[in-house]
Amino acid sequence: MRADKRKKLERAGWTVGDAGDFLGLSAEERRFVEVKLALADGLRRRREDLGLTQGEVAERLGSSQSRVAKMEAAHRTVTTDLLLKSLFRLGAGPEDVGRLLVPRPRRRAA
Amino acid sequence: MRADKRKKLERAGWTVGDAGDFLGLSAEERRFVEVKLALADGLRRRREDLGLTQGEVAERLGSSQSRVAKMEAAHRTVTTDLLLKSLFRLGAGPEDVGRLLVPRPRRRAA
DNA sequence: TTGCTCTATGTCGGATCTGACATATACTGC
DNA sequence: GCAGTATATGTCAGATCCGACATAGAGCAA
Repeated sequence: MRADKRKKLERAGWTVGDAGDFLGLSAEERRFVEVKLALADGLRRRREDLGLTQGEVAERLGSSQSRVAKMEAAHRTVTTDLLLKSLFRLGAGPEDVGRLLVPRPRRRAA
Repeated sequence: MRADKRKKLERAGWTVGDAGDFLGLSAEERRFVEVKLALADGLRRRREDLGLTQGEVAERLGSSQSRVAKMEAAHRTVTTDLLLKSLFRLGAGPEDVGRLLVPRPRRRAA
């Protein structure tokens, strides 16, 4: 697995010693984790595009800055339910979420 | 809203008196509920395509028949986390989930 | 350095979810 | 009618999550 992705997993609170340990996750667990990471990234990008701080987003969501930080980090105490609700509350639509899960095929990669 | 959809919501444990009450749900809550319904439908279709009973699926998921019934009904005690994990464990991929959320545009609707 | 802003991490009470079980309902074929 | 099978509903103890708060760290300007 790529190093940046493993780093993200570790930051998310997953215990991932090295690439080998990552194989301890079953295929479906990996897929699920990737979905969470994708939603978390989407949330962060959306916040940044809106030019908001985590605190401001927390206010909009009726939550706290610390929770928003954990959402963006795809921390293990954060569910996809929370990520989806948050994305929607920040104005995302189902298509946006779909794009996060299934990145559009590149139009002739460089 | 369509009657069959409202019926689904009621079966899912949501208190929905009539179409007017449904408007009590905010736009983002509606979007979230629709995501859940879509995932639940996807799970049921996948099970049926596999020719399995709820009990058999429960065994594969390490759960119980009653929980699977609630998953397929998008009951309020069922999270998208559970639905996603279940879909993945039944062999779905991210693209399958994406399709559930964002139905491909019809190729010339009849 | 100090001060300020933003983000990250740890913890906790109360709320919610999960699997399990019992039970109910629905639909067969007898 | 009665079995047998499949699905639905209600409840519960234990597990997990959520928002909140405190606090730590990173980055920047003066």
